[in-house]
Amino acid sequence: MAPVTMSDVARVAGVSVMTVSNVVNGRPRVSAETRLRVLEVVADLGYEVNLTAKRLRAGRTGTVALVVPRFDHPYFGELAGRFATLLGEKGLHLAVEQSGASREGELSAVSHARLHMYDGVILSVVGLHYDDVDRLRTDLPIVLLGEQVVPERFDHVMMANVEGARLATAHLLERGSRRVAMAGGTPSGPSTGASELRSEGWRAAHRDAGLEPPEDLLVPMPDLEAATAHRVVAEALARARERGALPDAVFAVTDQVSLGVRAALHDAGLRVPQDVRLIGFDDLGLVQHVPPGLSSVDPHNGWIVERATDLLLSRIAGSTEPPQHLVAPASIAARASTA
Amino acid sequence: MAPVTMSDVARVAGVSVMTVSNVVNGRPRVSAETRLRVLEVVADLGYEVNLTAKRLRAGRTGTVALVVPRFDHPYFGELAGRFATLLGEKGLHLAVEQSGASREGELSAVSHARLHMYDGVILSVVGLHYDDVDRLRTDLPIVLLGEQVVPERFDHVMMANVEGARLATAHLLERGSRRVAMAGGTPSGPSTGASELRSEGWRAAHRDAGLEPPEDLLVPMPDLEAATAHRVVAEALARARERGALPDAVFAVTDQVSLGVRAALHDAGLRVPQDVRLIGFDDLGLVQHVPPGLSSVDPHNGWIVERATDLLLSRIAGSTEPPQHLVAPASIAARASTA
DNA sequence: CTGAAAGCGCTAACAA
DNA sequence: TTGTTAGCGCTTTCAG
Repeated sequence: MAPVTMSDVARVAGVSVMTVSNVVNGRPRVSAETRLRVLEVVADLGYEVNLTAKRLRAGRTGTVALVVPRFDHPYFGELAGRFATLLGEKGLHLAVEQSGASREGELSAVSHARLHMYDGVILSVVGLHYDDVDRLRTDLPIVLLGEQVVPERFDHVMMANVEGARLATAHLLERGSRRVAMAGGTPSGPSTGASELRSEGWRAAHRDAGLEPPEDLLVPMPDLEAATAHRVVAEALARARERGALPDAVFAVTDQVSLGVRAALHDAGLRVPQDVRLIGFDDLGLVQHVPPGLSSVDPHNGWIVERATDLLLSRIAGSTEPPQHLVAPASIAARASTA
Repeated sequence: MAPVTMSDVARVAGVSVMTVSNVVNGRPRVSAETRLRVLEVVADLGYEVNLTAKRLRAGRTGTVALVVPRFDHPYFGELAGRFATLLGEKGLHLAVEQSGASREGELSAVSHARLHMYDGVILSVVGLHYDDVDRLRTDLPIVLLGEQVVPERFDHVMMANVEGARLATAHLLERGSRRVAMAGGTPSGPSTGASELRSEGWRAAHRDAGLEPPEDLLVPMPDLEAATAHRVVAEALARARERGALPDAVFAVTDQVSLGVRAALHDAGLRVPQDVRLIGFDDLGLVQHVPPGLSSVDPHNGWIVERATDLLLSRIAGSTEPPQHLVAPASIAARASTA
């Protein structure tokens, strides 16, 4: 039951460990017959390399981590899938880590010791404070993903939050909507997160159209879960209806929220798009299958993943270019919900 | 930029590496002043343990892997989130690995070398062949998740596939549906996967009700993606409509499929539940927000995760109990789609 | 083509 | 209380 090591193989095959190493790693200078004999013993004994030892020796782990706030959000699932595929093609291995909703979990996930296990880290900074990020070791290649304002010294790939939100809102206004609510929107303030930035885009689109942003149509939320959106929007609709001031369109800050909004509209007997148009943000694969087909802002995740991977790999390879701060393009995926 | 090691700290602090190790790991027998001096140097130099070395030495990694077929399926995201939380409470770290859709990817994910990095593995066997599983090393604690028939020697936690499907179908029949289609169902055959087992449950419910299972209402699918279900069911509905033989209910083999079915029904102008009742399987968090609220079989993921974690931890702790084969309870989460 | 020596960074065991 | 020795399993380097 004790693991079989190289020296076990070496002993049985009557060669040195080094020769076993050479055979196992397919290095050239080994005679065909020695190679054959070693491989036979390897198969016999069921030898397998000890990656930990290999890593200690190599000083590299061959693994990259993606740290996301939560495993159970489809957005991060899609992102992780893309990273895994791309990194796999480059011969690297992806481990996904959850930083958790709690601040504690986030700090532990980005703790130096844990990051030390990896050759590089792609870190989604949602929910991290500037100082937490600033405290990260700089001798480890790190690429930041997300919307926070982050220290200059890091490579950073972000979504076109303002522009995407502006496009979505303009899309609604162009189609004749005049009371465009924003689910998950926030009152004007310091632009720290996605909600704030996207709210800015919502305002910009109104101004572009010569309209005053209707701040009373911002519907803030404690979090961006579908269930929360469902509940909060249901309440907001009830109040609006009492006042006879229903919106004729909703821009949801994320597709998760859009889902909740869709449910609340359904419960309220409002048809999409006839009574209320609806558009979300993220273009999750599933929203096209939610009746009647939900429009969304496509944040070009493919682009984001490719750029982040390129940046990380070039850092791992030792690049000392000045840090890059990239913004992905955004476009509208128009579906029946905004027809 | 070269990483700071214990001996760096030791040299600067004027003590031995062992003392540094003792301080860093909070071991008792160190004088207060030595401890203080060492900690100061640690902070100064920005020393951090090298987990790889620690692991090589310890022979354990403190990390458990969850291997799932895909990152981008909400079901696995939910599962991973639960495991991460539970294992975190027990002081273990979870790394999630994607085995990929391809057989190649699956084999590489369960390759011995890769599993070697972990103290234990929770492996979702969807898509793996019996032989692949049988080839897994036995000197590593492994808990299998999923529906396959697997070698006896492994601990195995599975869903109540047959029973859950039977409950779902009975739920529809009880409400008066008489033409209950099964989206993603498969003709009778060897019960190897979830589709087959759930189709058996669908048959059992019919027989229990004294009905002949209407095999012509099985709608097979090449995969269980929402998009595939959307397309395949749309075609099936068109054909059924021509024949004047529409179903009055659909049991979808998974919630992903249920989503696609919902979309196809919508496109076909069929109302849920008035024209067609609909129920899925998995009880993903999001289905309650898909109009009109989709019923589903709750597979009790919490139970599954707890049992799997318990089994794994006791194996890691050295338990030599005979392997367990557990089946989770199942129940119906009834919502408006089957009202 | 093959092997011996050294050491990656850490800690258990023993010595002082 | 602190230090020394040895070695986890592997690979780089250099010698044969």
